[in-house]
Amino acid sequence: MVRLTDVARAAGVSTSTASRALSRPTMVAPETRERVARAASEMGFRLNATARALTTGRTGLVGVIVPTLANPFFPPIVTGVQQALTEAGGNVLLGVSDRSAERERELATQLGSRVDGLILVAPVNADAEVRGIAERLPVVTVDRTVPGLPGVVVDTPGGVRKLMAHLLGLGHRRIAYLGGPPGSWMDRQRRKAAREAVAEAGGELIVLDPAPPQFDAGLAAAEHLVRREERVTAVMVYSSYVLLGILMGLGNAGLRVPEDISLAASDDLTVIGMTQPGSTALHVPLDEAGSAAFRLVREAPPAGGRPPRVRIPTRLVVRESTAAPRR
Amino acid sequence: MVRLTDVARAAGVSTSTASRALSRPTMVAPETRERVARAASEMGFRLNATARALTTGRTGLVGVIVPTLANPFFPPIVTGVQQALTEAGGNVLLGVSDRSAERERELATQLGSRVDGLILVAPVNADAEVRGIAERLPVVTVDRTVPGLPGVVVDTPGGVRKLMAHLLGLGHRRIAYLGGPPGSWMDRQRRKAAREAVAEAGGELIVLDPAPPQFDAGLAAAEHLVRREERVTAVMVYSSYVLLGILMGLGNAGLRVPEDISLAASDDLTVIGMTQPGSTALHVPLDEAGSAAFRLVREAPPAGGRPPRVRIPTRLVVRESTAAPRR
DNA sequence: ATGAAAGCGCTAACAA
DNA sequence: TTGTTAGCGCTTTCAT
Repeated sequence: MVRLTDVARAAGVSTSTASRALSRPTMVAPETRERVARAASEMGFRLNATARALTTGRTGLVGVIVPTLANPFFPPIVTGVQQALTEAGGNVLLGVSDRSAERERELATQLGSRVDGLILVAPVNADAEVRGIAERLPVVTVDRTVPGLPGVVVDTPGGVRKLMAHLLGLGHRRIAYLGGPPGSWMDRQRRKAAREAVAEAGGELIVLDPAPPQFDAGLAAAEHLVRREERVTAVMVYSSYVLLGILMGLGNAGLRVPEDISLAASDDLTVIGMTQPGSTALHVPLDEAGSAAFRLVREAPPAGGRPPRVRIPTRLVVRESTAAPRR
Repeated sequence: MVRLTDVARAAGVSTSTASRALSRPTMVAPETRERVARAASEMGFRLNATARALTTGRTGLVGVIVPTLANPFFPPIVTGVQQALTEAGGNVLLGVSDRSAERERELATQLGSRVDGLILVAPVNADAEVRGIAERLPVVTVDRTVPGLPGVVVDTPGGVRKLMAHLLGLGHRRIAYLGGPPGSWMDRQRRKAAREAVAEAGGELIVLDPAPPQFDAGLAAAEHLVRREERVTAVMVYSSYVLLGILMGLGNAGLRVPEDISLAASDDLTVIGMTQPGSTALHVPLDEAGSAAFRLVREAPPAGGRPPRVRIPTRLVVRESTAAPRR
């Protein structure tokens, strides 16, 4: 292995000069800098990141702990962090907790000593534990807020409002809402938003039983919709997986979208833009959530005051699955 | 920050004894070990991974470079590496190359000095460049082989053969094959496997134009299938996205699966198991590919001989979308 | 079984 | 602008 010392000797300068030439070029005479650079490249030298980290106290790494990578919600967040981090020359140290609180804590302590900050995505630990982690190093949460800590959340309730406004604007008054995941806090937020929006416009929101975010739940929901006495003219679904199932289920039952019924989803995580007809949905910029989180960890730790919070807005993308109701 | 020295002092031993007590417990008297452990936990001490890495020369990190996380093929591989690594107490340092050869090289050198080994997933650089990277540290490729380097590949051609055998066994003789991605090496391998399998059984393989791995390509393919003069009785599709599109397209056209036509896919990356009917497909154990890759990087660098290669078999999962043809 | 001492490769005062 | 000198926090001979 080629060390900085070797390069320095080859260039006929001291180690510190070589160090400066490589890490703080402006502090060194152009001619010297050039000589060091040449020696370094000739010898195939690379600064040892570990040694650097030890002296500077900064590793250039950010830890990202996610519950899983199997849910398409999470990879884009990681990608977002990585993108923002790349511009700063850093890298992502990844942890997958598998939704285990213990594993999450383990990962946090393991990664803790090798990163400059930690991004906890949808952490499963209790507030107190998460705050405990944050005592050792800068921590930012994503898709969840923890009192006292900086956080990034995606504004899906706001998105639901936009979606409802769109449907109401088209003339729909009887709108079904298929929420989920069953029992989740987010589900309640979204349902509340939907109910308010529809009530304000004098419409009626039919709240269906919440469903798991799966294709077959959509198939079942479609059957239910078809069988209902009082037809709704539009359906809003919280998951694009479920929407896909509904789309197929309605097709099997001979109902046409959007002629017979309008359909919209509150995320675009699946192939939803390419369905036939293309599905109206909220675009959820998860990569932005990731890069926002990075910016927050990088910032100086909040000096006791209110921790910064970032709310990522969603964007309504209208496609062919929504239209005015038939009269 | 609490250092090992602080713990040692609190426990009334030397730094080296404290170090041993924590890292090589058997080298220390049980009573001493206990005292150090107690002091450490009382003071909330954690060994500093960076300092450790500097002295031992091993970081406990493995770099994983993927083209993207947006394609569902890649996250499971990362998860597989992480799982295997977890048992060894290590972590994953992630890089996303965005399919840029230059970025991939940058990442490789950046990560190179902070990891014990590098796993390159579907690298885009030329063989020579990849080998160059491997001169500095252990490198394993996944989903591609590079002469001279250890590698892990998924045996999809073998899977295609299994799938074809299944269809032929059901009695199908006119089978359509919808391949892709257009022009890819893998596509040729799979097509070859399909053709051979069908030919051996005296059947006829109708090769459709290769399609991109997208939902709407499936819709288009469904239309084409419906319009064909000579109906095929079964279709094999290389991508589960495309299969989803076909399923919906056939449904729209009033064709029933599997009564009118059997359908099978050569991967199970999407919600394919939950469709209605459930779709016969190959299970592709990408997490196993990831953990196999980890085992290969961890092994001693191959001493000049043939580099180890691991071929991950796929598994045929028969569901309701395939049945005997109507006669 | 324990301690003293010498680094790992680099950066950062402090001088010159 | 450059060099000298201490470390960063830990592990590891080498003694004892």
